[in-house]
Amino acid sequence: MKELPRISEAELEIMKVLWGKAPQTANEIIESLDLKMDWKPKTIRTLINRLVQKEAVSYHQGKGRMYEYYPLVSQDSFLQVETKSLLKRFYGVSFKPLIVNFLKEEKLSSEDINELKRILDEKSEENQRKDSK
Amino acid sequence: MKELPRISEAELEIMKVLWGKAPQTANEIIESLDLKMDWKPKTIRTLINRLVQKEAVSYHQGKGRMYEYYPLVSQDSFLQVETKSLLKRFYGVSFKPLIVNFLKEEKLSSEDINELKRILDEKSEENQRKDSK
DNA sequence: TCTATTATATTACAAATGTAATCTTAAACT
DNA sequence: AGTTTAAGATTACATTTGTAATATAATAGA
Repeated sequence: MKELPRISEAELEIMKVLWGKAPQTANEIIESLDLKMDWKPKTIRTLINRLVQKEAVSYHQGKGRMYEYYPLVSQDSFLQVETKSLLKRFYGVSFKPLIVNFLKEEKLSSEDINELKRILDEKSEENQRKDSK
Repeated sequence: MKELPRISEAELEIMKVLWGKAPQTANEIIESLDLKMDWKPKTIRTLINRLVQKEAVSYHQGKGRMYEYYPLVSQDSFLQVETKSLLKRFYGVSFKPLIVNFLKEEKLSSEDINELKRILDEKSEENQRKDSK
């Protein structure tokens, strides 16, 4: 397994754009971020290049001179890495308040809530199985 | 409200020590981290000083020449800030997989699970109230 | 009192990050 | 064909972070 590259805050914005749709040219990425990020186009190109160097993103020549970029790191694996890294950072800090905070902040649909409860039930069962052994 | 200072990964280790017990002298902090962190004492002192500059930590003179350091930022407010910042980073990324990841990673006691379910129930009710309006 | 310790303060330096500008080169227009 | 445009490559520069070492000053010991 290859280590996932470390993706900085600013670089993450590029990744999110590419996770939403890929491949995209630099100009398309720039346009996507235009309203949101108040970055100069050159800045965005720098970030894209850094992601290429880090092998989080790659590209191929599209039609004409322009490159089309696509993500090499999936959103899913990134989420997993970040989750673990956050847990590691907070190791030794009680975990529950963290989750509680999350749940409080976030707007969740009824379906989401049900799924989360289902997961908790599974955890619950796991606990019991272990207790009774 | 004062903005909370940004606390780096390494600095966080110092904070965790001080959240566990305060005040502590630099030497006590160094000793606490001795096994855990493979850092030179000078490194730890640098980190402490940076936290003082950032006003995340302060100190007063203890008995003798040594300072006693204590946190100015509570673990609670830090957790809240980090939670929000993570959510902001992931804004636009679906939220549920994040929580699901957390729940899967973590070992939770039965009491924890019950509390989380209670919170979910509350959210559920909130949703209903809104729907019926 | 002079000297050795040692806490604290100051300085160091490379890598990562945020934020671009300039340079080069190839394509498009005249 | 010569010139303008504009991708992409290279370079820039300040700040933050990781990881200390050196300098200073005050205390403790001889």
